[in-house]
Amino acid sequence: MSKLDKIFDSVGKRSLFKEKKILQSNYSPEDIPHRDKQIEQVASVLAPCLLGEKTSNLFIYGKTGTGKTLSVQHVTNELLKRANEEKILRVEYLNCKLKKVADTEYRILAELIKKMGGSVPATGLPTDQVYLKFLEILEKSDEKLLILVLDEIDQAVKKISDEFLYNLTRINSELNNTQIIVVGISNDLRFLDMIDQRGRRSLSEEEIVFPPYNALQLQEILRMRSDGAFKDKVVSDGVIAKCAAFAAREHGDARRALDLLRVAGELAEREANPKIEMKHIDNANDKIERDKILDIIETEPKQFQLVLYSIFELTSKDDGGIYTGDVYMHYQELCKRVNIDCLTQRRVGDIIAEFDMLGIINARVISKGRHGRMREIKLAIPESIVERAKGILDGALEF
DNA sequence: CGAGATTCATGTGAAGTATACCTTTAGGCTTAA
DNA sequence: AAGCCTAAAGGTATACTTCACATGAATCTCGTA
Repeated sequence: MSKLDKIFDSVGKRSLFKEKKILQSNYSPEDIPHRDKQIEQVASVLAPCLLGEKTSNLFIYGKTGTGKTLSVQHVTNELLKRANEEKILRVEYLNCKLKKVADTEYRILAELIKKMGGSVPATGLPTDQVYLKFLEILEKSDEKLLILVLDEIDQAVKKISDEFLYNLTRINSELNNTQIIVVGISNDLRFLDMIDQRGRRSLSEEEIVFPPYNALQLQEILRMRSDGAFKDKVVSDGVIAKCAAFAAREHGDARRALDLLRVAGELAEREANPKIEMKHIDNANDKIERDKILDIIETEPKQFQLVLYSIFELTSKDDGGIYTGDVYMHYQELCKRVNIDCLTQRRVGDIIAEFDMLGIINARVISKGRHGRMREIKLAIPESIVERAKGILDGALEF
């Protein structure tokens, strides 16, 4: 038997998981604990769909990992089950945050059309043409109602404008056979302030707030899921408590807690440890954070990478705070070295703002009086990750 | 000494430009009756 | 004559640039105590 065979054979025996997918974030369990009230609310708002009536638009707030998406999916799935024979209902889910997929008005519509079975080119069409196409497809479809779930809608509105929401709700008046129900999901509780009166009136006819889970609730969730996901005696109570504590610190993010547990399991499995131990949780915490950031950095376009790289280098030199101007000068040198066209300072300023939004840096505008006004930039990621990130950028930029 | 004017370096908004891509249209070519 | 292909024309979204004005506290100015 070859070495590889041994490795392959041992995988099955050694595995700590029974059903790993239960811990994955897109898994939707039968029971959603501690969200009964919210689920009931969602359901009661959407229930008239079963009769083919257009219901109120729905607006859902809550921080990440508070079960918003899950609850909505749960309710819509049940609705679909009920409505199945009559084909009156259709549900489309779209995450507005996905870069390059759904972060502009045009792309959101294009993505919706694609999901409904049509196709639109990536560019070139006027936006109102795309609207028309969307209308057309809606009119052709058999279903009387379309429930449009727009996740992270605050991101979209921040980038586009609240016109978009208004347009969406206005579509209904131009439709004869079909009606749209918009379900907006927002992580930002201040989202309402951003949309104007007109959009507000038409969009948030109903609102539901999802509170964060507390540590006890998180524990219960983790316990339920881990029972199904892991084999017996892999996870101890202490481990679950620790996961919950970690996640509770992050404003009760259940998704985070589940990821933590899953990754910890993978780590333990990899070192052939039959139990998950405390250290695995710590390692998993690092790994998740690291992977998330590295993934962002890796997929960012070259110019963004260059800007980030110069921030890294300036930070490691550490001569007090670093400011937009410093970054831009350093960036220009880098451009020369790599032989890439330089962007203007205006644009680089915007790029820095985008990194701020992504949470990789903290940039706040300060005024140094006579010495002008600028952004003070600080890295928002731990030193260990910066080193890895620099490594990746070194490779990607081919110094 | 202190109120108000000045100043700096960039923030920020709006408008313009380049690029890549789309549809429409007209002309040229092929094909088949 | 009908059908098909191709290229040009006219149009758009997006990423970026250019232009112009806004900011806000350290610093300067100058009148006053």
